[in-house]
Amino acid sequence: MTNASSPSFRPLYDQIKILITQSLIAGEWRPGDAIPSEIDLANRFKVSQGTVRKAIDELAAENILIRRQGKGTFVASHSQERSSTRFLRISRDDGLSEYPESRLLSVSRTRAPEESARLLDLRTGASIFVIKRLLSFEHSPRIFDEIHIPAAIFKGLDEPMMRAYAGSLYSFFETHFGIAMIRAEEHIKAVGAGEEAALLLNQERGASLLQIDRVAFTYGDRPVEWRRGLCFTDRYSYVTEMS
Amino acid sequence: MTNASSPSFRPLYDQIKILITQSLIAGEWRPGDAIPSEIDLANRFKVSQGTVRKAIDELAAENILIRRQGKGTFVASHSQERSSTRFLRISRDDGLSEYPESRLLSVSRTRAPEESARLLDLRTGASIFVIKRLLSFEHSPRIFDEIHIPAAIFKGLDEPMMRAYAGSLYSFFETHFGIAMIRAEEHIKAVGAGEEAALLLNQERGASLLQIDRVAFTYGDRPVEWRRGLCFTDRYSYVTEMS
DNA sequence: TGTGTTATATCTTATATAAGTTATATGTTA
DNA sequence: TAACATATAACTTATATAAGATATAACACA
Repeated sequence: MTNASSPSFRPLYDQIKILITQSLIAGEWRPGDAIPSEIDLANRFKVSQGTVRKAIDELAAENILIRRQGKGTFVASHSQERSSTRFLRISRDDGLSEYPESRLLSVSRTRAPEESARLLDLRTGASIFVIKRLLSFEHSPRIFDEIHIPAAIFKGLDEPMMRAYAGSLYSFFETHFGIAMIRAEEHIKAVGAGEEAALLLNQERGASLLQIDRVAFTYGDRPVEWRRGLCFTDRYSYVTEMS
Repeated sequence: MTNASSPSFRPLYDQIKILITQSLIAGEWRPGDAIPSEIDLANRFKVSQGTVRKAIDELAAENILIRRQGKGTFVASHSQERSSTRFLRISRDDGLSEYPESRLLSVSRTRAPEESARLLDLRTGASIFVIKRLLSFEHSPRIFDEIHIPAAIFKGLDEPMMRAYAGSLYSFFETHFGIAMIRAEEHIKAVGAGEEAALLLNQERGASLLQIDRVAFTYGDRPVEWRRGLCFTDRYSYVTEMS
C-alpha cells in the first residue's frame, strides 16, 4: 500500500501549504514580510520548486500571501493600501469610493454572551473586549459596529492605545497583537433600528437597517473576532459577487 | 522585439482560456458536457498539456468548468445537484438547508426601464421579459423576485413553458435557451416593505426587508439578467464569505 | 462476479526561458 | 572629484515544456 492510498493522504503541495501556514501561525514571517524565495523553500522542505509554487499559488489565491514578480512573495497585511478595504463591502451606489471615518465610542471588558462565545470557541462568560464604534461616510454616520474579541488573545488592549492608532482596526490588530485576519463569514439580515442604533445613526426607531454579523478568522481558521454591524443603506449598498 | 514584450502580450495559457471560452460561447460544448481531454486540447491548440492544464485550472476556479479525476472535465451546469444552490445565498440561521419552493406569479413582455436596461447593456425601452415569482421556505413565502431578461436572447419564452419546467430558473435558462449563468454581482440594501411586497410576504407595510439587486453574466462576461429580490429575513440570513 | 485494461485527471520533478526589480559597477560629464 | 546616467549582474516570480508515477472511473471480458 502506497502512502498515497492511505486514508490520510495529502498531496505534497498541500503538506507544504500546512507547513507554511504553521510558520505564519508561529510568527516566523509576519504580515508585510517577504517569505523566502521558492528555491529556498524548496530546499528547506526537500521538494521541487514547482511543488512549492503550487502551494504558494493557492495561498495567494486565498489572499494570505501576495506575489510580486521580481520582488518576492509577501505575507498579506491589512496595513497595505491594497487590502485596507478588503473586508469593507459597503460602498456608494454610484460607485465612487470613499474611505469611512471611524469614531470610537467605547472599549470595555466584559464576559462573553452565549452567541459570540460559541462562535469564537470560548466558554460562555469568558473574558472579552467589546468595542463600539461608528463609521461615517461623507460626515454622516452610517455603520454602528459592536465588536467582540477574546481578552486572552488581545491582552493589554485599551482605549488610549486604540485612539492613538491611525489606521484600520485590522491593521491595529496586526501591529499591536500580531493577529492577522484572513477570512470572514457574514450573515446579513434586514432589521428595524433599535433605540441605540436609531440615536447613533440619526434615524427613526424602526428604520430599516442592514444587520451584518461577522466571524473573522486568523491563520489556521481560528475564529478571533465576532462583530455586529448595523448599517443605514440609503444611497449605499453591501456589494458582493458570486461565481 | 519578441512577442512577449509587445503591449498586447498575453501568456499562452490565457490565450487558451479565451479559446475555450469562445467554444463555450459558440455552444461547441454545452453545460453538462465533457470537454475534450487535456491531451486532446493540447494537440488541438498546439501547446503542451501543462499549459492547457493551467487554463483549465483557472476556469475551474471560476466555477465555469468542473474537473472530475478519472472522468474528465465538464462544463458547469445549474442542472447539476451540486450547483443548483450556487447562487442562492439565503439560508436558515440554524444552518439546516432547505430548497425553496417556487411559485410563478406572472410572465410579461414589456419595455426595459432605465435601470435594468443600463445594467443589461440594452437601449432603454428594449423589449424584455419580466418574471415575478415567490420563493417559499417551509411553506412560508420569503422572497419576492422580479426578474428582467432581454427578449432578444430568450426568444419564445412564455408562461406555460416556465410552468412546465420542474428545476431551477437558471437550469431552465440553460436547457431551453442555452444561456449559462456563470457569475453575478449583488447590491444589498435594507428597505421597508411596499404594498405589493408586504401583501405577498404576509408582512406589514414598512417591515424591514433585504433588497437584493443582481446582475448575472454568461460566458464572456455578458450581462443577461437583472433581478430584484425582496426577502423577509426573520430566522433566515443572507450568507457570504470573504477573504 | 470479479479482474484486467484503458482513459482520464492528479501529482511530482526537472529544465529552460522570459520578465520585473534592485544593487552594483562603470562610465560620462560638469 | 562629485554627481549623475547607464550598463550589468543577480535575484525574484512567471511562463512553458516534458516526462513519469499515481488515483479514479468506466468498461470489456472471462
